[in-house]
Amino acid sequence: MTTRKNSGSATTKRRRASSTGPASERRDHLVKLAAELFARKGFQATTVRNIADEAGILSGSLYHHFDSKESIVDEVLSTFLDDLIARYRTALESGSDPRTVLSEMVRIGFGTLEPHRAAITVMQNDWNYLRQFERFNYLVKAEDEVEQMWVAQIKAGQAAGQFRADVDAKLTYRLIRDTIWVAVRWFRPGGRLNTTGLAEHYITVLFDGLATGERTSQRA
Amino acid sequence: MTTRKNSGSATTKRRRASSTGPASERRDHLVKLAAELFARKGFQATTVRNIADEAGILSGSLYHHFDSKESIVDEVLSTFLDDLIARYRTALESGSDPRTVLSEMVRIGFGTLEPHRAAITVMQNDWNYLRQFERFNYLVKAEDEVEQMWVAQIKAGQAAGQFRADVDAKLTYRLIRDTIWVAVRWFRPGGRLNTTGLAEHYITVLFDGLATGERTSQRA
Amino acid sequence: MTTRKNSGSATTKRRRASSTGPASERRDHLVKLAAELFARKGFQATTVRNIADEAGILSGSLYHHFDSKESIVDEVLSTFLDDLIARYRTALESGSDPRTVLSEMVRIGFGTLEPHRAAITVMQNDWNYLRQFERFNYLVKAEDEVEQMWVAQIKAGQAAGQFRADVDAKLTYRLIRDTIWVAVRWFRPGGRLNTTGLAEHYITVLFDGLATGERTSQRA
Amino acid sequence: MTTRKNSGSATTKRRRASSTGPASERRDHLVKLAAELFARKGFQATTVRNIADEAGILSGSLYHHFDSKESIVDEVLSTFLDDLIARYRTALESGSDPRTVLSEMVRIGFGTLEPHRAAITVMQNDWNYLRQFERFNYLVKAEDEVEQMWVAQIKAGQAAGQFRADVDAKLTYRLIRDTIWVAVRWFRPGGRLNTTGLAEHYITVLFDGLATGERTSQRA
DNA sequence: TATGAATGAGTGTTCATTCAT
DNA sequence: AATGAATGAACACTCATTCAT
Repeated sequence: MTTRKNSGSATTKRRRASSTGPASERRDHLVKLAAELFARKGFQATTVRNIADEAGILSGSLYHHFDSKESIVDEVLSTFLDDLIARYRTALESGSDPRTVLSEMVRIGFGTLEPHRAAITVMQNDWNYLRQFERFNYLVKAEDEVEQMWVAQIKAGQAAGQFRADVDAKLTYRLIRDTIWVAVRWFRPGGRLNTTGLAEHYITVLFDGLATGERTSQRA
Repeated sequence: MTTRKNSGSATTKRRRASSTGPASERRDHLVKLAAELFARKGFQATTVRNIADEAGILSGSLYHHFDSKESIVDEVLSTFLDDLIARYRTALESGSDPRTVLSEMVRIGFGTLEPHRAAITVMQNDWNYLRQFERFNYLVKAEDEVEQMWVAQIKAGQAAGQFRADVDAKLTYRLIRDTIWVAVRWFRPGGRLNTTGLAEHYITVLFDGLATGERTSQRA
Repeated sequence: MTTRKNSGSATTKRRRASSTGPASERRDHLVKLAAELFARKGFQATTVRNIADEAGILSGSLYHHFDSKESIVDEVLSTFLDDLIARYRTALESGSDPRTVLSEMVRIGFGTLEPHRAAITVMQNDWNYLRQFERFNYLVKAEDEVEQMWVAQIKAGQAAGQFRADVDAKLTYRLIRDTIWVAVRWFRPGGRLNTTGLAEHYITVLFDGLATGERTSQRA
Repeated sequence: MTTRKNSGSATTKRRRASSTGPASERRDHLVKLAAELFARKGFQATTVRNIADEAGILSGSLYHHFDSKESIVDEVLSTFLDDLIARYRTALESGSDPRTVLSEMVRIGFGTLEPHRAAITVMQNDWNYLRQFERFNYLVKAEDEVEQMWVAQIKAGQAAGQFRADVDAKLTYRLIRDTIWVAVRWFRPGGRLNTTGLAEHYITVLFDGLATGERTSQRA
């Protein structure tokens, strides 16, 4: 499944169809510039003039490539989601045990932090605003699809005795998901830890807990 | 410490000074209405007319109570932060062992999800935009103060042998913090779990991990 | 029937409801200025800045009184139609014979040329454009209502032997209607004929024909 | 006389001179497409992109055939006027009596409704806008020339005792002219009456009047 | 002939804010 | 405290037109 349809790899086709013109280098460049601005200032606070200025053209000229400001951010977000879901799917298809798959999914999540930093930032900050537009309904669908993937692995791990059975699978997924994505707010490449280190750190705490020694906590 | 100064309980004084009129019931009511709108639609997407409509007055009339749209959101956010920090401080002053204090801080965090839902939502969604204004610099200071509190407890726990020593205290704080606040996006009162249940669930996973049986993960 | 509802004299109420504010002198003045510009330059070629300039305010200030450019022209047109239909109804209710009533209706039509010159001009020139917007559907309904009035009189006159029976009532109505309204294009007050003279001239030709002496034409 | 000069048949020459390329089939096809769009949506509301889309090319490519949007509508209108005036001239040169000639002119007018529907529609709806451009001054001249033809015939008919003397020739011309052209708004081929029937119907009412029996109307 | 990218001026509209009443 | 009118700057978007390829 892609982020927009429930079959095939039609996303690219659809993207081309939904916008003014076919994918081009110029177009991709503009999307990249826009994504950076959206991430830095927020979608609403970024004006089409900001984007055009950055590209060295007039604001009206942007409409030769896109038919609206929304179609630009659409391209930013769907490109990210298409990539993410494709990676998740690969991990799922490895046939490994649930704990291994889940670890890999955590690594994939943190691994997108750098290449898709702008898109993830936009999704964190502007999703609440963007979701009110019909055209972004596909984002909800993509989100649901991802949730299915995670929850299935957690439940499989519980069934296999790898994960404790007294936690809620869906709730646990949400806590994991949010923890990963929201890191985009403070993670900066070049710091003490790279995203790989981040992922391993999180996997440690997630699976084995912060506490030392014997298990002492009991669920209510 | 308050959210805005590093001594005393000057927040209220500051609020009165920075705004048009003294705190009043009418004023508090307006802040509440505005907070709901900011949370639902986002700060930028909420117009002063929206707020005025909700209150049954004309938009210009709002300026008898507040001197700008920003001063309204300021009041929303600082009220929340003042309350939060006061609660944290109480937990710290209990003199309990680090693990107990940390548990309590997690409970406090999840505990604000309901009474301060709107404010937390605004902080999650609009912080990236609001931080560009000088007047919100105090939010960064408050954030730093909170970080100090958490990191100190984590390190104390590591020193006392309660927490594993191979995790980064600051990084761990961030992961915990994000996990708590971002829950505001999907947590709805009246669901399967209340915030107390949510907190206990998280404390379980946080301290003891998701995995069953022997510790198997090793930090790189 | 009014131009917008099929009962009562609710037009005024509806007009107030459909626009930003209640009718006011300021508002009426602005409508009048706009009507003149629409008539002179056409609806599309008249910018809201043109209207605002004429009123000595900024273009954005117009939106304190109206919620769109279309709502301004809406008010122009509906005011005219309400007045026209009210007058027609009075003529119909006189209970006179068809020929007398029809004469009166012709006089009413030409009689609106001066007081409603701008509105009629807009209707002639911009109707083709405006009708594509849903909000102007009521104009079609008003048009239909008027057609009913005319056609009924023509048919009554034919039944009574006052009008020749070998002409099509609906077609005849249209020819009459067009002849009257289109005169707005060239009629200028202060010329050789006033609208009363125009009406009498037309009534003469309409009823008795252009030819002298015996009837010679035969319908095919 | 042509529509643009007062001697010779220079219209074609002028068209070629004023435009980018010589008359060609491709060009004529584009003019026809444009005329339909102008008629349906209005000149201003029709974009050059609309026209290009209809032709399956890009908007910029239109400028290989025409040097402006106005030159396209110019060609639409002048083609119509050239044809109309040529037909009128033929009728005038028949040497028949005024009433016969006038009847023929009415038939010619209605007869253009079908073949020149688009051009007539544009002239009715957009003339008010187009006349503000210098380049369309020739339309006024053509209009004057046509008026001369009609008024001369009406006056001749009055002098010959065929038409009643108590009507104003110029005014009568205008009423006739408008009645014919404005019919383009509602006339649809394939309806109850074709344009021939329409013409005969109008001639009947025009010459003999709507009333039965004795003349009763008196001019004021 | 046509494309594809861009221009530049303009369009209707929005909105936080001001201020006399 | 509130109204009603207005400001002024900005906004997303449109469109006829140009031009190198």
